[in-house]
Amino acid sequence: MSDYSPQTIEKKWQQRWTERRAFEVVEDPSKPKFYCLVMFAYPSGHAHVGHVRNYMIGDVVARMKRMLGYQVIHPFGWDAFGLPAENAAIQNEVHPKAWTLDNIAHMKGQLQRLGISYAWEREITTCLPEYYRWNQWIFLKMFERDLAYRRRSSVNWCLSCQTVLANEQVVDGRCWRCSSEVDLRALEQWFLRITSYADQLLDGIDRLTEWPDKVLTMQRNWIGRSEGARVTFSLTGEPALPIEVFTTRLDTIYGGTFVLLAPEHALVDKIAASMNESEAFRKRVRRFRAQDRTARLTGEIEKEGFDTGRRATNPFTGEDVQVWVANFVLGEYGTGAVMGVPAHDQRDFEFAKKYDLPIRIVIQPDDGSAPLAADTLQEAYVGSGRLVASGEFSGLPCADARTVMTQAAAERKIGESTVQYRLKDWGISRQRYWGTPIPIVHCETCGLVPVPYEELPVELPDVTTFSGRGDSPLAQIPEFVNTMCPTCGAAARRETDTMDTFVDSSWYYYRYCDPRNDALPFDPAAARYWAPVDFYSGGVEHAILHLIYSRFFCKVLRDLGLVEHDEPFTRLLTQGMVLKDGAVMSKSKGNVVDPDDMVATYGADTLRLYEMFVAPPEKEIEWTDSGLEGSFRFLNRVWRLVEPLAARVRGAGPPVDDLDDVDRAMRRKTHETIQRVSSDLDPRVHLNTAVSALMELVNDLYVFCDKAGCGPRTWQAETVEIRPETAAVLNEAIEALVLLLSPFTPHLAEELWERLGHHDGVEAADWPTFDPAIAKADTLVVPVQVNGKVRARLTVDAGRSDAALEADALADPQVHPFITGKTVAKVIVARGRLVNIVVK
RNA sequence: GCGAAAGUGGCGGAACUGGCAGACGCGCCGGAUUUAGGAUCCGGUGGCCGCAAGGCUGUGGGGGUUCAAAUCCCCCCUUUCGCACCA
Repeated sequence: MSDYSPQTIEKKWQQRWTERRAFEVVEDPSKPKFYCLVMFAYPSGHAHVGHVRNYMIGDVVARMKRMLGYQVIHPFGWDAFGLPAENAAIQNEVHPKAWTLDNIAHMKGQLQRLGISYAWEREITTCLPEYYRWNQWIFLKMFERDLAYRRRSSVNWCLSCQTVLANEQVVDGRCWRCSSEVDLRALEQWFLRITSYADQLLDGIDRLTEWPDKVLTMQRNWIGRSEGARVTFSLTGEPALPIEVFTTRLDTIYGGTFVLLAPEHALVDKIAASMNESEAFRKRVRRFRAQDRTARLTGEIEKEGFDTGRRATNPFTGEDVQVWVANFVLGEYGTGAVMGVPAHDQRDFEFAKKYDLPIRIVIQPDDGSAPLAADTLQEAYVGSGRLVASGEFSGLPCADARTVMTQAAAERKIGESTVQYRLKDWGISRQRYWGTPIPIVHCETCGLVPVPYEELPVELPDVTTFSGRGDSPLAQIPEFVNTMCPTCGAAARRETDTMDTFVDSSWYYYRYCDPRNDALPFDPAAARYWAPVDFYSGGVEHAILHLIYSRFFCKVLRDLGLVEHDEPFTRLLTQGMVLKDGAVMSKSKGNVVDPDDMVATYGADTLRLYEMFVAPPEKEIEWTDSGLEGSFRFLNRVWRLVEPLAARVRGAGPPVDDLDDVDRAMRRKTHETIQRVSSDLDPRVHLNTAVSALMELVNDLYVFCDKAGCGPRTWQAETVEIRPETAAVLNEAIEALVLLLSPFTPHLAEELWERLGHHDGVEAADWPTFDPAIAKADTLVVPVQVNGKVRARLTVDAGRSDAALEADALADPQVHPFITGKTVAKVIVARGRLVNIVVK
């Protein structure tokens, strides 16, 4: 008997898989397809055991689906543009491209040593012109449809990364990648009009039934749709300008006793300009504008305001109300101005109390509670009821009033119904080098001119020195910047910003379907076969970054006629992180575990099994060396059992029907295990319980072999003769074990499968099937309870009737003391599983 | 503050539509084998009482529904995550 030597067999099978092109696939309309995808990797240098957990989860799913007869596409690639490469270039004087490609080579080796079954021939790398060319192509299509546009606006600026960030990339006022502070800057920038898909993105959420609720909630919150109305107040005096406000409570407008402007509101400057002595006023405005942005956004600052001295007419009451500037009104939401209804909005109530502004009740609750009075009001009444003191609308219920009053506003041309979103257009300009050049030329006469499609890609020039500071590095390269206008031929300048790398990742899963296409991003026919992605696994940190951008791109590509579905990812699994010493693994914390070290010591199969077994995939896991050793022990146990037996039982043929009790019990366990593992893996992905079922099977096989005299613990087991009936049972059990184990530990499974006499590769084998009749136990142990407490156990035939069970239970000697002298009130027999005797 | 998820042995975790709580693994204890250690194999392992048979108790805390609750309902505590002046 040989020892289990993962180093030898893993190398052997990885080589065979490559030679056989075992995981490469083409479209095959005769078979059902399955698209299994894991989020592609940023090539940071080294993958750690936390990163690869996700790849191993995907691999279990892909390998199982393959064995179930699906045409499985399971690709991998590299999210290869981005700042770390550029920062590394600045620090180490390596070119970002060299740095990135070296990292990719290293990490690819790491993944290959883990035996992940990727279709490597479909590998994509986003920093290569053959990929980012299609970013440019899609961008131009969007530009044509006015989905990509340029505008000057206030944008998030990361002080450390020295570039603009999209709203989604700012977390609690800080940069999502480097956690440094983010400022607001007014810059001219490129945006993608994701807001024109806001409703589709929101409505689509209801159809994403196989996504975690948590992610859907986050997306709903992020889109932040609210229905309401815009109404126009008008400033009295000179200049007589309109003030548009957005409200979701038009029904309360008769209680609108003041108007609040955000410090950033354009009117604030105009009012200042119309003043004689404006300096004190401007100073107060500047103070508000300078207040910490995060604190303003999160409401952590004190609500303050000041009177502009101007008045505006409430279009419904005709009354003139005060106009104030308030620091809690957000310039970037709605119209940047709100009506103050202190009786029915808590913020306005506090503001009115502080500055002694009038409070007028216009809604009275209709739930029978006491009527509200302005002078005794302790807090705003935000509930529903009926309108009072609201002119012709008095008496209407709130909800009806909103409809009627919106109509009235529209007729009188003082307002209209609108839907407001929290979602903003996606700012994609980045003032950095290592990204996709935006394919636009600035011409003095023609304006913004798209680079013609036939001139794509606009390649990144080869920059050799990186300062890392200042404006876009591309702007420093005259050969790149200076060009001719494609329309008029005059001298013109190229756009020097590059695209956000989230553009690259918004559609890469389609490129895998047809990765070498040089006429289109991908052939629509290929996408029709493979897409949408059936199973997508990755970190929850992308809940409202990559996952919302991708949904947006999917809809755009659908409208461009490239795909036919509405949602890109049918099922989403958000995998838990791997912690060490209670913290997420990271280079800076110095707590990373390198998979290569684990592979060298225990083998890839042990690492894979451990990470799949220790917790459900969605949960985070705490790395423990002893747990890893447990998995190694189990695989050795499998080896010691199967390896010496393989040659002796192979080809034994199917077990006969007429088995003795011991053989039949073993066979039952085999079929039950197939059933359990199959249902644990699909559709649920309960990988940990699937593994535990396999451990039970192995435990039972040890006992079984011991009885048969051929087990690992038997002295001179090799010379003991195995009965043919038993050999057949063993062969069936061992083959099932190897097949069921193969998605988890493919190398070990391949080796044993070969030793069992199969030469086509375990990945090409059929997933084992079970016979429910065999899997079913023929005797059951039925607990008997008296008043809910277990007092005895009955061993009975599986088919025993409920009536017979009741009689057995009442006659049982162990039950007897608990029922004698008492009245049996009721006996419940729960579907042959349990008997409960109720006594008084 | 609002919302969601979770809370089960020393630890990671099982338990399908309410029906034997603690599968499986780690750790620990005991035994076999061994010169010894390691490895391996076998057995035990929620707590309390008991030599034992057995009994009592037990899924964050408290109440409730039910013949029966880790599971359903109400209140509270803790943790994690998300949202957070969005008018």
